[in-house]
This record gives sequence, structure tokens and C-alpha cells, in this order.
Amino acid sequence: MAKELEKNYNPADIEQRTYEKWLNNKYFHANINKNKKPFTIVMPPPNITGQLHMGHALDNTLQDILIRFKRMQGYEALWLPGTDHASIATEAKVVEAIKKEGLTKEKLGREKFLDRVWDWKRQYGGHIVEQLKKIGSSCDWDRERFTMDEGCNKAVKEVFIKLYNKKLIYRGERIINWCPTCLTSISDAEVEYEEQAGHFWHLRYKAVDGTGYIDLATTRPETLLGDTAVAVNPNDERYKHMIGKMLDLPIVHRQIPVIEDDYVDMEFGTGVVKITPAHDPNDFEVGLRHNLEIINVLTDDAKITEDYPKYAGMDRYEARKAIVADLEAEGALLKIEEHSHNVGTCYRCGTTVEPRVSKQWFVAMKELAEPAIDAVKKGDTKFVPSHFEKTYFHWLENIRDWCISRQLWWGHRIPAFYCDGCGELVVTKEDNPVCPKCGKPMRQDPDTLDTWFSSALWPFSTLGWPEKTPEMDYFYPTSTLVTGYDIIPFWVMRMMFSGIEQTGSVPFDTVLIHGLVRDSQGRKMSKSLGNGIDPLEIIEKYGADALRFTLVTGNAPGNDMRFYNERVEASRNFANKVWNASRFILMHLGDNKITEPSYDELYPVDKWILSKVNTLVREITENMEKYELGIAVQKINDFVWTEFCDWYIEFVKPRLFNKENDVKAANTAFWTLKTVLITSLKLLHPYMPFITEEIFCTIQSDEPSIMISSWPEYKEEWNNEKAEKQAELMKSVTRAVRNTRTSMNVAPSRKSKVYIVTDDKETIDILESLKDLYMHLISASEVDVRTDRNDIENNAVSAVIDKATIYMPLEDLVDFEKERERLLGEKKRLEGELKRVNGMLQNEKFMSKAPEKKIAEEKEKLNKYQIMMSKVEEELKKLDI
RNA sequence: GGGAUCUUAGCUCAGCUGGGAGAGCAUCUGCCUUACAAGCAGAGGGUCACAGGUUCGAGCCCUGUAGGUCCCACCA
Repeated sequence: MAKELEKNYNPADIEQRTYEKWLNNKYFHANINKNKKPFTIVMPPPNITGQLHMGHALDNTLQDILIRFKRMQGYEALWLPGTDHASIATEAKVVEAIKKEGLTKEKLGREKFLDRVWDWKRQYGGHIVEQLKKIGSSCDWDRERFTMDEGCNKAVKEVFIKLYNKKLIYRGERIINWCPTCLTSISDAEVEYEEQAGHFWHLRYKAVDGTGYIDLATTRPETLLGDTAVAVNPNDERYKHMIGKMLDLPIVHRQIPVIEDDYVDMEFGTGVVKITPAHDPNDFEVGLRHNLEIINVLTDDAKITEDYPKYAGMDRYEARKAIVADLEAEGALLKIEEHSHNVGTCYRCGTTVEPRVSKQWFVAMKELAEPAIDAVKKGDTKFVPSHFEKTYFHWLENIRDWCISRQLWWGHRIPAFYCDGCGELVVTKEDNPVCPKCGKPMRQDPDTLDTWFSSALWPFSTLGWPEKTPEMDYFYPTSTLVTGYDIIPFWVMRMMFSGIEQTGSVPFDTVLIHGLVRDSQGRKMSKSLGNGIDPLEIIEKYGADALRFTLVTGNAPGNDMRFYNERVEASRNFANKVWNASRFILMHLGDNKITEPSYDELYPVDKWILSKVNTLVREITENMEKYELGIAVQKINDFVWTEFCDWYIEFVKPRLFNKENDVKAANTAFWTLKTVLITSLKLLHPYMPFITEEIFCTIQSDEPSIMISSWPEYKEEWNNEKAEKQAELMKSVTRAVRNTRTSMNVAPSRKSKVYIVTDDKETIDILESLKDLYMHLISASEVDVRTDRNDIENNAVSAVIDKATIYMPLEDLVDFEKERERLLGEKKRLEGELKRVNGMLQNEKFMSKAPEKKIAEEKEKLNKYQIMMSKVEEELKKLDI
């Protein structure tokens, strides 16, 4: 019974059952196989709070393409998936949820709150994973991991303790970025700066002894409460006499000294800076140098502390207003200026961060950064495109210590314990250690680790590290990491130094960087703008294959792209094209059996398309190995649509329509159609996995699935220059005739006799013997190939190609003026070409310096154009008679 | 202030080591030709931002200029 396909490709039905088939057959599962080379990708773990967005869709499509490609190439391809616990985001979600019940974290208590988070994780944490499946991700789901599963917990503890023992993790009182909304510290990388309109408040601090004053400006008058000095530049003559004097701090009326410090820029403002060590990173440094008191004036949620009863409880901005008013009342406010400045905000919630002195845990970065820089310099890890290495270097070369403690409950709890009795600090794997000094039970540090701390270990923690697992041995280091450029400082960098430090080798060979998916106007897709396009809706409407295809078409690595439905439609149309070409073959094949012909039995067009597809195989493979996916996908598209559908299928139609009379001719055509189609499907499979699987399994029954079939191999014996020449000749005749007919307004339905005049023996042979293949393409009633033009109707329209002149007697339809115009146009074009080629060939420097091959090429062109020119002139002359 | 990157057809973008400017969409013309109107056959449209330089030869390499985007730093 012949197999058939429906008239239009309908993705929805097919995708679901195809994915299930793959899962049921365990095609995604990778095993340790010493006979194969491993190819490993660890998935950047999406947050459990995440909803699949276009960024995920792009990132995972790229990974799936690489994994499917390598799997077909015969690698043991492991794509290891997982999710991230996303400390801040998840904790915020659950806090929000329990709020509806009138509960808070504190009311619930740590343990019960964490129970609630785990409940939430069990309920919603799998959503994103299910969504990833919809785009066709061929991950080894048996190996799915979570950054807070037992193995990752173990790895985190191990690393923390190792680094602590090497003194690369330390606890210290430092100024950090504090988010008053998330109520936790955040790292430097998690702060985003934005330009905001603000003011300069000019203030006057009077000397205590009544001998003068100092004027200064501030953007944050409320921090005045914490001022412990005023600084000037030591070289500033204007203020020399004030150095060492005490000033009366307005409102507070505390006495603070005038100090000198190089940090102060004499040129800026009045050349005076008020120093608030507790609430500004630079002031903090100045404070350290001068041993200044650190006075914290803000609470966790950025309200004024009880120490200042008049303002206590006011938030930062209320206090600012009140203090400015009081300054004015005291006469200390000189003037207010408009001033815009950069303000740090929390990358999670957008709240303005508050620099704040507090005791936190840090990773000392300098020692760790160096080998990570060297590894990329040596080429152990390469970035694609390579210029992102500069971004990477820049970050690592200017890195500051990493603040890793978070005042959150959801996450990896810091394995540090304090003895309340004697103050001893112990860092240990044990859960309930007793104080080694006084034997008392110890209290664990309440803080958890930055989410990225566990992410940094992802490439090896997921493979079983710190245990010496066979997986670690076989799959590590991983092959390619695929991620967006925005994640380099958060993640790529940290995986690099963690991998090197913990395992002794880089975590991956290659980092493939992609850009952002933007909306049709080039804007970032965001929730607040409401311009996000939901990948799942696109899949529903156009299919996952169309979505995937769109995400790689016309895009170079590292570049942002714009996403809009017209592009998806084009991809969908291509899928439908593939579908219909396959349907066409199956329809005509019917119940006929295909037998494999010998190469010699094939028609020239068969040999031509085989030669073409062979070249395609080589090129696509090369492009994909160089991560040039956008180029690869374009070439597949062009080949399938243009060469295969528009030309080859049209060439073979007569043989198929005539299959009852010439079984052999039809059989070679079917065999070639099927062979080229299957090869194309395989090349296309990484990009469009669903439709290719469906067709593959319909058109053949030798293999159960395209995804585990082998990648097409380049076959030297399929290269056939002669066949390519023959096909190109037929194509150029066809194009010339169609072109001429269109420009002469000849109705497509009107057939005419076509004469082809040439004195080239080879051309005659080809055109004469292959008549049946192209006749129907040029609406010819009859094709007469000959060496002379005698007795051809005088009013025949002519078309010149480089090998021949073509005549079409179209009697009544001929408009001589139009014909002349057309020929003159052609002449002009040729004149231009001749001028260019002659220019090159007459240039002595070109002749002496250009490679011989190039010169030969140009000479050949010259020859060709000269012949065509003489023919065109001949035809023009004929019109004048 | 430092750095990266971009500027190619009306729009969105490709263009790999320098060797006669490409695609998709849009536009125009003609076709329901028995796989596909989600299609077929044709056509128009570009001093490749600008100015220099290297080269026999530059969209591609170098320098500078202008404009856009992004990242980092940041002066209170």
C-alpha cells in the first residue's frame, strides 16, 4: 500500500507524537561509549520561575541543532538539561504567594518557609522543562539536574570549603550593594546603572571655631546624617588653611574633621566631598584610609534608623525632603542645581541599590581570574565570534572580589558555623558541628549563596563531581557552551575559573555566543513593554520547525535579531515546500518499487543533482563545524527550493508521467529523487527535526528514525563536472527563452517552435539529446538544434546565450521596436562587461601580479562575451534590414 | 571617560581566508501549468555611511570622521 502525505503540512498533530516516539525510544539518551567520541553540551539552566521566552527558544534551538548534528555524525552526543533554583526570584514568588494568606517568611519560620518553596518548585518548577520539549529539544532527560539537588549541594559545599581553606573565600565587613526591596546583598555584576535626573544640593559646613566655612555639593543630602568627615585635595590651595579643622555638621551638629585625600578631584564642583563611609563605596575607601567612623543611618529597607528620632522611619526619599527643608531652615542650603547622574539599580527588581557596609562572604578573585584569562589566551577555550574574548578579558582583568552571601533562605546555606560561647568560626561539611574549642553546639550562618555560585559549577557538578564518576571522565570537559553575550560576566567567566580551579581543565572548548531576540522595531522584548512574543504561540500557529528555522535564518553569531511573523511565515512556507516536494514524489511513486540503478544508467540531470547535493553536503558540514548555522540553513533552503524543486523536479516530470511506457527511465528518476530528498532531509533535520522525521519515515522503511541515521557523507565519485555543464546549459536555454517570451508579452499558453543555432559540437550533442528534458520548460512545440540559420523565419525573435543563439518564430506577436530595445539592452550590458574585463587584462600590473588562475578566468570571460557580442550585433543588423 | 560593535536594495538582514553585489519580505508584470496560490514564471531597485590609505584589485584589511546600539567606569 502506497504511503501518502496530507496536502498541507500540519505541524500540530505530528510534533506531539514524534516527540513521544523519540522519548519512548530513548534516542536522546547518551551512554558512555568508548567506541565513540563524546560531544557534550550542558544546558544553561533556566530558572524554575521562568516562562519560556524567545531567548530560551533561540538558545535551545542552537544547542539542539548542534547536538542533533553531532549525534548524526556519530558522536555520543549528550545534551544535559536542568533548572536553576533562582534564589531571589523564587523566594520573591513564594513570599508573594504566602502574603495572600497573611503570612510572612518570619511568621512561618525558616523550615516551614523552605517547605513551601519546595512545594512551589514541585508544582511549577517543571513548567519550563515541558516548554523546552515543545521546541523539539533532544535533551537526555534521564540526566536532568537541579542546582539544589543532592549532587549539586555536595559540589557547592566541597568548593566552598576548598576555597575557604585556600583563603580564597573570606568573610569581611565591606561596602556592598544592598537591595532594599529584595532585602539582600547583591554582587557588582547584578547592579545595572541607569541615567536618572537628580539634583545637586549645595551646602555650607561652618568651622566650629568660627573661622570660615566650606561649601560643597551632594546628590544625596540625606546621607549627611552619616557624614564623618569632609575631604579636599591635598594640593588644593583654596582649602589648605582648613585642613585639620573641625566643622559643625548641619542638623546633626556633630563635629567632623576636614581631611585631605587624593581621591578628591579639584576640578569638579567646589573641590570638596563630604564623606559618608557607610553609604558610598568611594567614601568607604577614604574612611578606611583615614580611620573614620562608619555611621550607618539606614535600615535594611532603606529607612532612617532610630538613632535620628526626627527622621526615624522615613524612607530615603522622604528623609531627603525633610532634611533639605531643615537645611534650608538652618541656612545651610545655598542652592539647588539640576544634575543627572548614574544610579545603580537591582537587576531583579529595579530598585535603586543602597551601598551599605555589612559583613559578607567574598570570593577573592585575583588569583582565580589569572588562569581563566590565560586559558582563553592560549586557546584552550575559544569564543565564537572571537571578539567576545575582549569582553571576557575586560571583565576578568578588572574584577573585584565577588560578594557571594545573600540574606535569603532559598538557596545553598553557607556551611559556616559560629560558636556563641567563644566566637569560634568553623567551615565544615557537617550539619551540626560542635565547637572544637569549647565543645558547645554551633550556630550556622543564616545566609545562603549567590545563585551563580552553584551555576558556576554546573558543567561538572552535573556530571557527578566531586565524585570521580565515569561520566566526568568521559563527557568532561564539555564541548560547546551556548549562551547570550549578556551572560558572559555572570556565568561564562565564573564557570571558567571554577572549572580550572576545581577540575584542572577548562569546562568547555568553545563558547558560542548569540545575541538578543528583539521585537520588530528592534526593542528588547520585556514584560513592562508588553512586546514579548510567546514562542509557544508561534509554535501553535506555525509549528516548532518554522520557529527554529526563523531563529537561525539570516543571523550571524553574536548578533541581535528582530523577530516578526513575516519571517516565521517564510520559514513555514519553506517547510510546506519540502512537504509538497515529498508528497509529489510519493504520489507518483505509488506502489512502484525503486531499484538502485548503476551510476551509468542515470540521466545527466540525475548526475547533475547528485553532484550538486554532494557539494551541498560538504559545504553544510563545513559551515556547521564552524558554527555558521545561518549560512548553512540558507544554503539548504536555496538548494531544496531552487535546484531541487524548481529545476530538478521539473526536469524529471516527463519521465514520471511516462512511467508506464518507460519503467527504467522512471526508476532512475525515482531513485535520484528519493536519494536527494533523503540527503536533503538529513541536512535539514537539525533545523527542522519534526517535518524531516515525518517525511523520512514515510518515504523509507529501512531505518526507524532520521535523528539516529547517519549524517550524509561527501562522495568524490558523485562529483560530475560534465553533468553540471549539461544541466547549466539547459538552464540557460530555458532562462533565455522564458525571459525573451516574457519581455515580448507572449502568453504562457502559446507554444512555439524553438530553433537553437550553434556551431559548437558539444552543445549540439547536449541540447539535441536532452530535448525531452527541457522542451516542456520553454513552451516549445518542437526544438530544432542546428548549425545554421538558413530558412529560419525572418521575423523570429532571438535570444543570445554564450553557446548559442535561440530563435522563436512568433509571427504576429513580434514587435520589432521592442525586439530592438531588448537587444540594445543586452548589447549595453555586454559592453559594460567587456570594458571591465578588458580593463583588467590590459592592466600590466594585473597581468604581472594577479594569480594565473584569475587571469585565465578573465580571459575565458572575455572570449565568451566577445562571442555573445558578435551574435547580438548580428541580430541587430538583421532587424535593420 | 574607556571599550566593543554596527552603518549593504523600500524594510529586515546574509556576505567565510580581499578577485564580477545576495536572500527573505515588500513593489511591478503575467500565470489557478495535474506537488505546493503557504505556489509558478519574469522584472525593477544598491557610487556597500563618508574621507583617506594599503593592494594589480577593497563591502571585506588599515587610519580618521559622522551617526546608531551595547558594555564598563564614574566626580561627591
